[in-house]
Formats: sequence, structure tokens, C-alpha cells
Amino acid sequence: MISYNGKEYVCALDFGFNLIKGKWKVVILCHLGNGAKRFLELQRIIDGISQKVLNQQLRSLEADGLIEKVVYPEVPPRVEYYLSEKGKELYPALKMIESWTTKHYDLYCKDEE
Amino acid sequence: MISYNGKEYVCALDFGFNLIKGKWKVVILCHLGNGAKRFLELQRIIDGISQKVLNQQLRSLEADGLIEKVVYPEVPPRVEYYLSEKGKELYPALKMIESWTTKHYDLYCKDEE
DNA sequence: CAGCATCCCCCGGGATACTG
DNA sequence: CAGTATCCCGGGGGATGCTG
Repeated sequence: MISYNGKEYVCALDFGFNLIKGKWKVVILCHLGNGAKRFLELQRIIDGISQKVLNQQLRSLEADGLIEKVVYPEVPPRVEYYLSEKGKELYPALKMIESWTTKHYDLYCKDEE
Repeated sequence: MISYNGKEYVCALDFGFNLIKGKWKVVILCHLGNGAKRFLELQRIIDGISQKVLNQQLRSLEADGLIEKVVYPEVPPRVEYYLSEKGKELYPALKMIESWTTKHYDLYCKDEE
């Protein structure tokens, strides 16, 4: 049993998995995996996500150290998100799940860019 | 965009990840990964899960083909759950997430048996 | 362009009790 | 022992509108 920030986890996997359980988190991580992206760029790529929720997910991922951002002091503002070292190291696992899925469920994902 | 059972998914990863997003699913898969288990056994190992929810998670995993079960026609009933081929192939990815977690977050998981 | 503030809704999951 | 049947609750996330 693991306690962390008042929440309890059954084991390390449970804890780690919870870091990426958010509805859009893995998708975000996956997209950032092949290149830094701006806020609006992400919103456009990820069909159906609202600004508020995108923000939430990004903040959460940032707080957990999976992603980082650069804020360019410009007008209009420009912010770029990218995978941290930690995030990059998780990336292969996500790719494994992705290929596992395509292998067993025969779905097609239109990959952008 | 992928449609499946009336639900929409942004991409294959999104779809596949959703198969294991349930609160206890990865934990169950992980435990079944090192040996078949009976219902009560799982409930005892996974601290805090109720019968109803354990059942839900098992049914869902079964429906998605990640686990299978054998029902022994005995009294009292005996049911054993174990990873399907599909499930076994996903297992390494879960292990990767687990070791990624322990590497970066320094948590300890008391592994039973 | 990035990202708060509100309000609201849904359903996954908790607690408890009952059966073959 | 391995399930079902109810009732209930919380919070993650959707929709919309406003600001620096």
C-alpha cells in the first residue's frame, strides 16, 4: 500500500498508471512524443477536447513531471509543450500499448503530420 | 477517429488504453500475470476492492478478451482467472510502466507471494 | 493565443445485503 | 465461494464565456 498526496495506491504500477489515466493524457503524451507542440496545435489535433480540459491535463502532466513547457515572452503569447526526460522514457511503453492494440483489434488511427 | 460500440476514440492508443483504464484493471492484470487466481484470492490480494467492483472489472476484461476463466463444476464453486494470449502480450507493457514508476518515483510495492 | 472561472452532468465505483 | 441486486455519491470532465 502506497500513500501519496493523501491518496492510496495498491502498488507502484497502480500509482504510475494513475499518472496517465486522465481521459486525454496518453493521447497528449503520444503527440508530444513526436515533437513539441503549442497549445492550440494540440487542441486542433486532439479532436473534441475543450480548452479547459486540455489545460487541466497539461497542468497535471506538468505537475507530475511528464511534460515541460517554454513560454515565449511574446504578444500574442506562445507556449510550447514537450516531453520531459521522464516522459520520454515512458513513451516506449505507450507505443507498445499502441501497437498491441492495432495488432489485436485492427483499428485505424489517422496519424496527423 | 474511431467508433466502437457507440463510443468514440481519437486513435488506436486511446482505444487500447481505455480497455485497461478501469480503476483496478492493471492491478488485476498484473497479478494474473504471475499465475492464475481465484476470485476470492484476487479480492484478498487487492486491498480495498469490493466484490461488486471486482466482478465488474473482471467481466469487462473478459469481454475485451484480456482474461479468461475456468469454472470448475464443484460445490462450493471454484473459478480461476488467467491472462489470455492477448493479455499476456500486453503484460510486458504494464511491467515497463511499473519499472518506469519505481525508477522515477522511488515507491515501494509490497509484492505478495 | 493561452488559460481561468462557473455551472452542471454523468457514470464509475463504494457500501451493503441477498442467492445458487 | 462466486457471484447478483440496489442505492448512493464524488469528481472528472463537458459547455460556455471572460481576460491579459
